[in-house]
Amino acid sequence: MPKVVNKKEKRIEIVSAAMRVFAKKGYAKTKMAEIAEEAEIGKGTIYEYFKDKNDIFEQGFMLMMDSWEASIARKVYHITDPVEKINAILRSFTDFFQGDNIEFMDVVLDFWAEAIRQKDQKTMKVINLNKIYEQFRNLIGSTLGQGIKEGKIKKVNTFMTASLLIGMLDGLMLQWILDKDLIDIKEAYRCITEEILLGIYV
Amino acid sequence: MPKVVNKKEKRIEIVSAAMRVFAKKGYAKTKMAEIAEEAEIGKGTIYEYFKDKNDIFEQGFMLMMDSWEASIARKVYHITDPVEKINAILRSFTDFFQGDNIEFMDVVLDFWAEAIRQKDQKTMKVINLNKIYEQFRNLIGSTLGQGIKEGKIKKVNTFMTASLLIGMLDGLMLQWILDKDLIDIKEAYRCITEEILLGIYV
Amino acid sequence: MPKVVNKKEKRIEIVSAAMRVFAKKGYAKTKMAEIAEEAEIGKGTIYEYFKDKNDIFEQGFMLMMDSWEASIARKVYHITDPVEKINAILRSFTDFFQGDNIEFMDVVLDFWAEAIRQKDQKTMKVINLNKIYEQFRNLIGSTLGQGIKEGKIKKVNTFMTASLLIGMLDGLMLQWILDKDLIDIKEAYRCITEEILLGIYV
Amino acid sequence: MPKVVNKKEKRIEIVSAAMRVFAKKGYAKTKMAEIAEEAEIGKGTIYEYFKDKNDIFEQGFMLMMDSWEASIARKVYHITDPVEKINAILRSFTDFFQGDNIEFMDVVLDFWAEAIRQKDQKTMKVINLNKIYEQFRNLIGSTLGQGIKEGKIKKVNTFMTASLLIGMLDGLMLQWILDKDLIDIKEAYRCITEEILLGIYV
DNA sequence: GATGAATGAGGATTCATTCAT
DNA sequence: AATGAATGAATCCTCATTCAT
Repeated sequence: MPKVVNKKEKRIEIVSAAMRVFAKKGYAKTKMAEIAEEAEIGKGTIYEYFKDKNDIFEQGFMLMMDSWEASIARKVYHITDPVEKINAILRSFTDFFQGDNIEFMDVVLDFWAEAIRQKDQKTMKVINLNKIYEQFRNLIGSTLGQGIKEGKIKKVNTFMTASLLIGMLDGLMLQWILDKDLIDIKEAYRCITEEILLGIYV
Repeated sequence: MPKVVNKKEKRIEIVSAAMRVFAKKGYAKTKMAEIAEEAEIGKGTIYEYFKDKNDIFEQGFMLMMDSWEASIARKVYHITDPVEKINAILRSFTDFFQGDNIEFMDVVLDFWAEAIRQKDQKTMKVINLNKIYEQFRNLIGSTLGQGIKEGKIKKVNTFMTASLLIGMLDGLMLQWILDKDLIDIKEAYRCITEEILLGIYV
Repeated sequence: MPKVVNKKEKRIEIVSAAMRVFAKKGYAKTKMAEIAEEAEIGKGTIYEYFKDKNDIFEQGFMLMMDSWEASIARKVYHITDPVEKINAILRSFTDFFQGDNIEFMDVVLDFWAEAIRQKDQKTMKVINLNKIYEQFRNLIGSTLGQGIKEGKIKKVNTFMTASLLIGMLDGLMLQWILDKDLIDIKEAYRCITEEILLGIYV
Repeated sequence: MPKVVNKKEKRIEIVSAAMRVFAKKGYAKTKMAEIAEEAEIGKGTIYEYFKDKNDIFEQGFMLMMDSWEASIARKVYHITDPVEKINAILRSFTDFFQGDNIEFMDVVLDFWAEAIRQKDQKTMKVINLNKIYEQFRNLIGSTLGQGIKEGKIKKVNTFMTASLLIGMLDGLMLQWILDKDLIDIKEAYRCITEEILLGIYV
């Protein structure tokens, strides 16, 4: 009987290796041979687990996003106070791109660039950034709405404020990727919650 | 007697054509032949004006950035009141990606993705995102600092606040690119200046 | 202005080169690089004239078949006597695979094998052997019918006899391809017309 | 105590499975994995019984040819009357490609195409079409010769007539493979023996 | 200056074959 | 004996770039 392998685990190993190379070289410039080398397997083996190069990319994206969303949901779903919940969400974001995912963050831009390009394509795309943003906007937006109802937050445009908060974190991440020493993520969190957000609190 | 051509003008025409294709297909998937077709010239002609494909990309980037920076500088250099100046800067940003540059914005992500990948490379790079961010951070940061000195702005971390403001605009742009109907840029400007920023005003 | 080439002529040159290699190696084992070398052009140049390897194959098939059919039609359409017409058709066949097409005949088997494989495929195929056989069967069959009407030929099954005559030539070709010295095509023609066919003459 | 396997039987099972796939896809486009699947065994198991892909092909060819020749020899060796013997040979041919071998006939072309390609190669080839044709030519040729001697057949060129008869059957088979409903093999046999061959009979 | 025909380096992908289990 | 996971040689095709006209 042939070697028994945990297909799912090996798939994840390959995706991880691929993401590391994508981060260094960018998706387009990454060669299958490099992914294979990084994963310490043969070129051909990749095709036992993935249809093609793009398949690795998409599965990597999904893996990261699922992990992200799950991580945030896990941390905030039980919080009832809106202000605290907003803070927890922001904290989850900032925590996320510091933790085990540091090496993945460099690839995010590639995902984004690719996702943006696919935004108008008819075919149901695995990478659907808009849907992801929608979820985050809804989470933050409804929390803001609740805060307004409870009189803890000013009557702001909840949709736009949610968009701006998400944008702020995305944009911050961008600068952080460029120079990880320049941007202090912890201080950023403090600055947002203790300075910027005061504007919307009653 | 050779045909008289305005080299500079034609160069810009080609860059513009290239940016249009980059926006649709992404840099890596754009073929020189497609740029030539879009510019209504022969493939070979491109090489009379540019060293290679990357050269077009870089010149496009610089063109866009120069235009952006100039546009912002032009609009704000004479403003003395810090709060007004901040508003004007923000206004310049939001104006910019609505104007004639709409078709270029889609390609910004490519620039970013590429720039981020080149961030650690030794070779002097034309595309130096960090330098660009630094300029904007300095402009906003020093304005904030002046506001603090004048007692119009709370004693916030000026560097981080500047970074966060820039990030907010970048991130907003990202969402706007994905769905231009969903994000109302004018409302975003209002929301930032009249709601969010109240948090930092005295 | 760039080099002016006769696209059509060059296409035929490449097809010819390809057929020569196909004849030697077989379609499947022929590498694009070998075709390029035989045609004394670069690999990439082939793709300026053909979509892919199969495209060369199909165009070669059509070219040969068109030339074949035209050559036969040209030689027999004006003949009114049925017996003479049958002879002329047979003669055209035997002449054909001796003339300039000698080098192509080795490829015919590949065409056939491929055509047979595609016989059940839904997609309208360029290579449609049945249609080709039908034309030859009709030509010979109707001539036989005319001969019967004129009392010059026995009341044979015209369709089957036509099929058998065509088959005889195909099968002869097969043996001739295997050993060109063993099979004397001229003698074969004589043997068919002066010995075998006497069976069907009144 | 290892599993007892009838090596020979399993070999034939695999060859049969392979032939079925060859018939559908052609030799070159048939994957070992497909043969394994058709034979309901593992890919690796094939290599317990065959050296490589080509080995299966050759063994399939030999199997078919041996069966063919044996079948013909068995049916005709005892017949003494030359005309009857010719008829019996023809009958054996037409019977053969209707019987259990229907599914194998589609692959014959591949054998032929491959055999033709190997015709000039120095290496002793298992697939030697010329030798096979020679046997059939000799069988039919000598029978014709005997018929001439016995005054039952005209003084035809026996070698060529044999070649033409074999060719007729080959060519007929080709058309039959393309459209099995169009060509009625029984009628073909009748047409050859009762109409065409009259030409050579005294 | 302008062009597009020609090129070939480069890279994704396939698949026969091996071999550890 | 049987297997299928792993492999990498082999090959098609792409496309940036060159250069003769």
